Amino acid sequence: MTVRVRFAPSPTGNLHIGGARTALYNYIFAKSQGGKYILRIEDTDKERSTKEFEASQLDDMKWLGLVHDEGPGIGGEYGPYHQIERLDIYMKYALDLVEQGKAFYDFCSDEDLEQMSLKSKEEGTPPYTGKWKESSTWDEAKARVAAGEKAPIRFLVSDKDVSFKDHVRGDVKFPKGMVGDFVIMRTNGVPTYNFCNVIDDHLHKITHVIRGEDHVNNTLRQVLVYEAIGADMPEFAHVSLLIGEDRQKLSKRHGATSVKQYREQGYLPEALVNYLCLLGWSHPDEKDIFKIENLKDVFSLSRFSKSHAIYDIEKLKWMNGQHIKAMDVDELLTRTSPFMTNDFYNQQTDDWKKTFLELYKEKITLFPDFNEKMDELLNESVEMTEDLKDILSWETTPAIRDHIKAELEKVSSDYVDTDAFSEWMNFCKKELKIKGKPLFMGLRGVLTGQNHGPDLKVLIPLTPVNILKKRVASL
RNA sequence: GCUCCCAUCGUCUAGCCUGGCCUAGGACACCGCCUUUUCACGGCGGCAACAGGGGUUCGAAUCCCCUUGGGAGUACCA
Repeated sequence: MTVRVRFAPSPTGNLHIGGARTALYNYIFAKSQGGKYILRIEDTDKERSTKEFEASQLDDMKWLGLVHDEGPGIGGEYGPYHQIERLDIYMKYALDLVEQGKAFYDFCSDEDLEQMSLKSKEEGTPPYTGKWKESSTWDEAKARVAAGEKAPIRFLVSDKDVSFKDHVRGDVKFPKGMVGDFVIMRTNGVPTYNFCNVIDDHLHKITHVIRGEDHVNNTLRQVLVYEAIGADMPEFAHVSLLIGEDRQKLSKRHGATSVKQYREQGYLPEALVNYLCLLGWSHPDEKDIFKIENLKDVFSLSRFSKSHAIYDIEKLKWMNGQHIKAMDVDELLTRTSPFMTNDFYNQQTDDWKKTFLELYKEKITLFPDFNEKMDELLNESVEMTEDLKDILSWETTPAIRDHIKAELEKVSSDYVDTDAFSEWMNFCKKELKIKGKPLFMGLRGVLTGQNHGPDLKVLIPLTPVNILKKRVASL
């Protein structure tokens, strides 16, 4: 049997990193099993769902490289893949359950329901105790519906223990009587999550349901629905949740929680996905930097962690840096271009850009950091720091400065070429008899006003001569 | 409240199922040293954990129970 998994987001917001992680696990599992990864849009919450959010989530998933095999924009033999377009299917199943006496119309008022839930909490009575669950009322109920009255359909929960197997948690058991007769079809004819989710997973021939631990309790209800419609159950894997540093559910106050924010900040999708993957799952060889496409042969549902993971972006930043360092220049050139805001940079030749990117890629963690490095490179004025004063006070420095100043005046092109700069250094060594730290630090201080930075032999030929002149002049 | 789930360094985790190889391994962060003109990278080293208490056993991070702590659910949201 072919493995078929799905990610089923609600388009009620931007793609959350928690959702992205769930999508990722489904995606990798499908790939590792030679199966299919299906995307289904659960848009039954008409008030909160929007096409904009849907498009945004789709776009973010594409950015992450989590492209589905079936679903919106692609199609497939089990469509449609929007729940809002499948309403008649759910209604048919619901009506069927009503006919079989496994579900019933409920005419209780809101006040009745409120009292029931109050009583349930205080006295431990079942959550739903309305009379409409009694089969003796069903003829009347059906007659009222036939006469045009509207009513939600509730699932008649059987009074028995329920259990299911979970790849992460083992056997999960629920004692009987814990769940009330829940609504499966709202008054407006739209199904609720626990119902349509099951119908779709069944119809979409989903073999493995990988989702967040927050759905464990829902699975109880869903198991009942599977049984009622006579469907085979998929295998489950409820993955632990992501929480914030304060051990609370991840929310806005924990900083960036949507994929879009990371994308805008310049994080690499492969780094984000690498990090997210390792939050609750471990590589059998304890590898920490990898591309998810290389996980096909090693991914397994048995390596999920049962406990919650605290989301901490320090390691993500490190990973992002690692992925940048591993990138070759040509890729670096094309992929950084959307982030480079510096006009000067954008006017340079590709060779110049490549040299610049190579020079600084070891030092940054995020692409936009290159812009700050550009600012440093183009900084005309010299800030008189204590360190710089120190360098300038060395007895060797004035000679270096005078020589550099004179040489700079002779340069007619926009840049000093590498050979020329080497000659300057050689002159300082041979004629001025300066070498080692006084030479390099002296040069750096005079030419950049800094006491540290990247390799001078690359940096100086990259810096416009007029800027070098201004710096030297301001000393 | 009730139900379900979880518990190894500050953080992500390996080990747990199939007790001894664990004086508990790796990674991030932090500290030190080496390399380097400097910074970064890299290399080497250090700091740092089996929540607590009972069992079972010759032996427990690993199995069982309790306590404590944390999370999730408890909607005509998903």
